Parts: sequence; structure tokens; C-alpha cells
Amino acid sequence: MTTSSVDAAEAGQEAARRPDVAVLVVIFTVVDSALQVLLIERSAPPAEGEWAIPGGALQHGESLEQAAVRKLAEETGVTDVFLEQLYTFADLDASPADGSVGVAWFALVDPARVRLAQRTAWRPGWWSLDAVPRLAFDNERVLEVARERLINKLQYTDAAYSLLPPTFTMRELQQVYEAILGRPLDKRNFRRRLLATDFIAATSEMRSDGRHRPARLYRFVGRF
Amino acid sequence: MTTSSVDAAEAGQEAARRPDVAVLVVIFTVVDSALQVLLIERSAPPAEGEWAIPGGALQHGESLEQAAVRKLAEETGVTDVFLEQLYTFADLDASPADGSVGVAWFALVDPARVRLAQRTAWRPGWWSLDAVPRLAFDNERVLEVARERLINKLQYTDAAYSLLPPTFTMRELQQVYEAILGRPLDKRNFRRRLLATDFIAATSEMRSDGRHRPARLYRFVGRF
DNA sequence: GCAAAAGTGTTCGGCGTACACCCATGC
DNA sequence: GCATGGGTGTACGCCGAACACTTTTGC
Repeated sequence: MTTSSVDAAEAGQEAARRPDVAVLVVIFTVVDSALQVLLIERSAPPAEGEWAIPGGALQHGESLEQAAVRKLAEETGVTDVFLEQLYTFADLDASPADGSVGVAWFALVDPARVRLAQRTAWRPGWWSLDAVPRLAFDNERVLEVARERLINKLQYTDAAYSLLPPTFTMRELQQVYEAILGRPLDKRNFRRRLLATDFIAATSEMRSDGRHRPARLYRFVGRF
Repeated sequence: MTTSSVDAAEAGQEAARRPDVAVLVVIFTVVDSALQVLLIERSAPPAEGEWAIPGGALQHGESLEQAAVRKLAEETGVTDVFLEQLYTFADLDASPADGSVGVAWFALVDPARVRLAQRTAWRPGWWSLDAVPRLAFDNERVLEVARERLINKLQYTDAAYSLLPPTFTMRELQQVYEAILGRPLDKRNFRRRLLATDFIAATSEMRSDGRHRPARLYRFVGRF
């Protein structure tokens, strides 16, 4: 780890001391029916010009979760979302023998709430999962592990709450699932299954979109 | 973390330098139909006299997995078993603010293969899961996470291969499952389900135990 | 009236679960 | 011959998967 994903904020410390513990946050979102991940363009060696998963050193007195929350907020301005520890890597770096580790987390965010950090150096950007560029270090492995976990989590938790606004239509929810699972789902089965879970509940509101029948809005229960 | 689970081998280093990264290994076995975990009695402060999950500092040039394998071998003499990363904790210690982390792993071992390290200080011992002593630091949390993962892994993987000798009877296999799940299972359903997974296959051998019909021996496939 | 998305039921196969009796052996 | 554990089959309920038509609206 060490320098594998240090952004502008940490870039100064990088030369001063190699941190022993870093936190990486794989930030997913779904826009236009496409699963996307937030990546940072590295503006200094090593791996200058390559893209990497956002991350930085664990700061003094911070818990791992606090560091992940902070990192997520720095990059997206978002708090209070699905955020879960993923896996810890010791050899993400070009220099695996230095004893440093990277603790990877993954987060799910509603694109409507995101305000990306405005920088020209260490520029952040969304990348569609089926078009990610070459990544610095071994970040491809991290991303792959994150994607697998996301697919699993979706099956038996309400994690999707974190990818959608407070209310949403069944179609929107289904598109989120389809984008993550990478395959189309049957409308009737999807609706029945989701309502059976009690993750979501109907609201009394409808939304009129265009020249077609208005859609009922739903919300995740246990939130708001 | 830091000193939370350092055994005799690392005890000397403990005073010299607080390691930034430690590895813990939750080692499970099943003996006499009881799920047991290996614990180490701490022979020096902090938490002297309390029991803890075995662990130690990540050594120079070592990957996390190598450290876990080494730790497991030091304590049990066993290699080549189910060993999987569990979770990483930053605040296992009494002193959570020191920036050190503990990467927890969990392992499953066949009791017949184990040769416990013979020490009087930092003495290792097996404890039944429903009778563990008070643990040092926050090791109870680690143990609880490990047990949950073990229960899950059992459902959809062949992890149990690591708890049994190369061949075994259906009854022995079922007892392992029952010990871990903590409830009795139906003999017919168990047999049918396990054979359906293709994790195990019948051998041509039988074992005669006592004054009753001999039992067929099975083996895990994809091992040996 | 027509285009577009919303909404709705039934059938089928597989899987987990409950449940009871005969079989082979040693003493 | 009897005690002990080994070994086997069926019925049912639930769940995921496949599949097509009617409804409501805007234009």
C-alpha cells in the first residue's frame, strides 16, 4: 500500500513518511443503468498518470471506519451511506516488502447527492465498470473483490437504499439491480420478491413522467 | 492491536517497538462433537493471565497470508488447511489511538494433525466455544465474527474438509456440521444434501467400529 | 387513437424439511 | 437374539424462474 492511493491531501506526507496503514474506498454508484466506480488520476509518482482507487493514510487517533468515512466525504461530500469493510491487502504496492497494509472498504452512493472534489491534480472521475482504465498498482484486484461483494450483498440485504434517492419507482430500483447484477430481471418477479423482503414499502405518492401511466413511489423502510 | 496477542516468540520485540500491523488467527477445531478454539494464556502485561487469540506482528517482507500461515504453523504444526481472512480491527487494544491494526484470519484444523506448542509461558489450549474464558482486549468480538463466518462458510463451501481426516464416515461429517451449527440435523437429509454438492465422494472402504454395521468411508474431492 | 411505461397471476421445477423403518455386525 | 449405529424414500411447502396482457397517461 503506502502510496498506492494517496490523493492531493496526503501527497505532502507521502515523502515525509511511508504510512504503515492506509485505507482505500471503492465508491460505487449507478447512473443511467450503468454501474460506475470513482477513480482518481494520480498526479505524482509512483504510477503518475494512472488511475487508482481513492485512499490515504490512517490518521492519528482515527478508527478504520472513521478513516473510510472521512475519505468518502472528502471525495464525494456524502455521509451516512452504505459503507462496509472489504478486505485487507499487504502487497498492493510495487514494494510489497515494506510491511504496510491497505484496508479496503466499499461504499454505495446516490449520484444525486455526490459533489466530486474539484481538483485538477488528483482529479476524481466516474468510470463505468465495463470500461475502467488500467489501474495503478494492484487496484484491479481490489475492484474485482469489491464487485463480487456488492453482487452478493444485493441479494440478501437492503444495501441498494444507498444508491437511490429517498423515494423511487420500481423501475428505477430494478435498473439499479440490473446494472449491478449485469443481467435483465423479470419485472413481475422482481417486484414480488422485493416487496416480500420488507426492505421497501409503497408511499402514497405517484410520479408522472411523460405520456404514460404514473408510477407509484416507494421508499426503503428503516431509513428516514 | 499492538500487543494484544503476542506470544512468546514475539514477546521480546514487544517492548522494543509497538508493531503497526499484527495478525491474529482464530483456529477452530471440532473434538468430541464440540466446536473448540485455540487460545493462548498471556504471560506478561498487558492483560497478564488472561486468554487471547493467538497472533503476532507482521514480519519484514511477509505477506499477510504468509504471516497467518506462519502463526498457525507455530501454534499447531499444521499447514495446508482452510485459512481465510476475516476482518481487520483498529481498536482491539486498550490504546485505540496508536494507529496499529490487527488483521484477523480464521483457520480450520483436524485435531488429529495438531501438535500444540509445548510452552508453560504463553500456554496454548483448546476451549469449547460455549465455555470460553474472559478474553483479553476485545478478542471476544473477533471470536464472534469468526464464528458467524464459519457458520456461513459451512453452508456453501467445502470448508469442512479441513476439520476431518482424509477419510471419514457420514456420521463424523454430520457431527462436525452439528457442532458448528449448534443444532441437530436429520441424518437422511444431511446425507442427501452433502452428496448432492459433489464436495464429497464415497470411497470403496468401510470401517468397522464395534458391534454394528460397518460404515462407508467418504473423502472430500478436489483434495488428495 | 396510439405510443409508452405501469401494473398484475399462474405454472412449474427444485430444494429444504419432516418423518420411521430395516440392515449388518459384535457380543 | 439383541443392542448399536448404518443406511434408505416419500410427501409437502416455499421460492425462484418463466411467461403476456391490460391499464393509465400525454400527445
